[in-house]
Amino acid sequence: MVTGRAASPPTQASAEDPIVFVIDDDASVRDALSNLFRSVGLRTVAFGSAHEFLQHKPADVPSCLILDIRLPRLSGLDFQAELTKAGIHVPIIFMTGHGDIPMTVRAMKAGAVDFLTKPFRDQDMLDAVTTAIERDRNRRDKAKVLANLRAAFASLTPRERQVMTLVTAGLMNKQVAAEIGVAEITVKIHRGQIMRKMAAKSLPDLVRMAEILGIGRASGRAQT
Amino acid sequence: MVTGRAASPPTQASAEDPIVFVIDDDASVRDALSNLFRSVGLRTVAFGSAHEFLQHKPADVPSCLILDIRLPRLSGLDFQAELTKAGIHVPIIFMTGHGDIPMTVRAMKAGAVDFLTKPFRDQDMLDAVTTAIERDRNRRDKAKVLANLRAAFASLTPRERQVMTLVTAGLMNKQVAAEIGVAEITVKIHRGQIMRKMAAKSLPDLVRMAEILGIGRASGRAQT
DNA sequence: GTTGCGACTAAACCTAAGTATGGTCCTCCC
DNA sequence: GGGAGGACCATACTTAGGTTTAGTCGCAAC
Repeated sequence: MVTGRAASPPTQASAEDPIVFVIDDDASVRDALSNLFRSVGLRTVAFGSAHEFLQHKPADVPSCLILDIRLPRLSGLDFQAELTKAGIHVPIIFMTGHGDIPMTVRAMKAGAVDFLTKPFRDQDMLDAVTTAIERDRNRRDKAKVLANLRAAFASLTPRERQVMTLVTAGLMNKQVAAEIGVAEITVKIHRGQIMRKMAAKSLPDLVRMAEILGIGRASGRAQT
Repeated sequence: MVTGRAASPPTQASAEDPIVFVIDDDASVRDALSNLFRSVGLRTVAFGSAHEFLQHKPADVPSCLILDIRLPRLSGLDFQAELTKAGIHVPIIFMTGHGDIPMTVRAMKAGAVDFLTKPFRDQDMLDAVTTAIERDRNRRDKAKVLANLRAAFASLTPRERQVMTLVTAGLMNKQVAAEIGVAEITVKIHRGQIMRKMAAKSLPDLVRMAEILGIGRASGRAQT
């Protein structure tokens, strides 16, 4: 396992610096890539197999994965599927010496960032990594927001969740009250509680949260 | 140019039936594909060149395009780029006899649905077409909604657009009034007008429209 | 030169939303 | 058996949202 970092300014590795993971059974490839990434100031961690990568604790920073299609035990494509199934959505850049088109299509369909044929130009790899990191940064930001919203939504009581659904669907308090069979004042109280628990500053704010949470489409009951 | 359709029930071509466009300079390929699609009840229109396709009036139904990478004058890849640049976003399925991986990657990155190597199995082509049509149906639905919203938004006066931005951002009438330097009653009047013109049934409704229109992010002024 | 429209405002009025305060009823848990 | 918490409701009150009517001002098109 090789770890590299830019030496130019003696900065210590920040928690927000992205990491590039490399998996290849050929040590010379690992070293070459590590050197390449180090030369542009990217933290790099290399592994000889998919198994080793999985042992490593998942990094909590934007990252991407450079993978050879032909891995020792598991094929790169299958590994990609495994990761997806396991809910690990790190962007993947494939390398291959003798890949074919169906492989490429499968990888790209499954969300790969790029598929480089060896030998490739350093710049192509760096471009792909830049894209991949940016994509991961985006994905992580969205996931963070979503997780926070889900936690807040989970802190609501069942009744509050129901009221939130109806209110964000555009119903007036009295309509919500009629719908669920309670007094209007009760809806108002629930509503105030919802705004506090969700930390919504305004109704539009709450509506946007509901949108992100996908409320009123698949869950609960559909309103007309 | 070959046009086919399922003969089983003597149904006439409905405006909502999807169309498969085929572009290939080899007549036998065109015929084979037309027969294949006709056998499953898909309307098909085939062309010998990209130029002929462009002469044809764009169909106003869900559709997709089957394209050979190696086209007479223009390469399939370049043609894909042309279409994208021209704002034509029909899903493309590529076929190739001797394609390579960089071509495949480029096509997939540019949004191609699939990239089939000849000879391919009929079922693979049909699956790709199904996916492509479904994707186009989705895209068209979204585009339609967006176009309607944009038209409604364009019917607003500049002031109304400004008020809509601030209101959907969560500001109260009095805050909007202070922000733009008018009386609160004026904001209320604008607001009522906005609801009518946008055909919004409720504030949450209007907020969702603003979200789709991307209001409050890139356009106008950013609120704090 | 007047007609139309966008922007603005006031007064009067009504409905909707939101916030206490205070209290009942029930259930689950220690 | 005594909390704790969820759901419910009433009264009273304040603020926010929204309409109608009626009118001023400026500008551009006919």
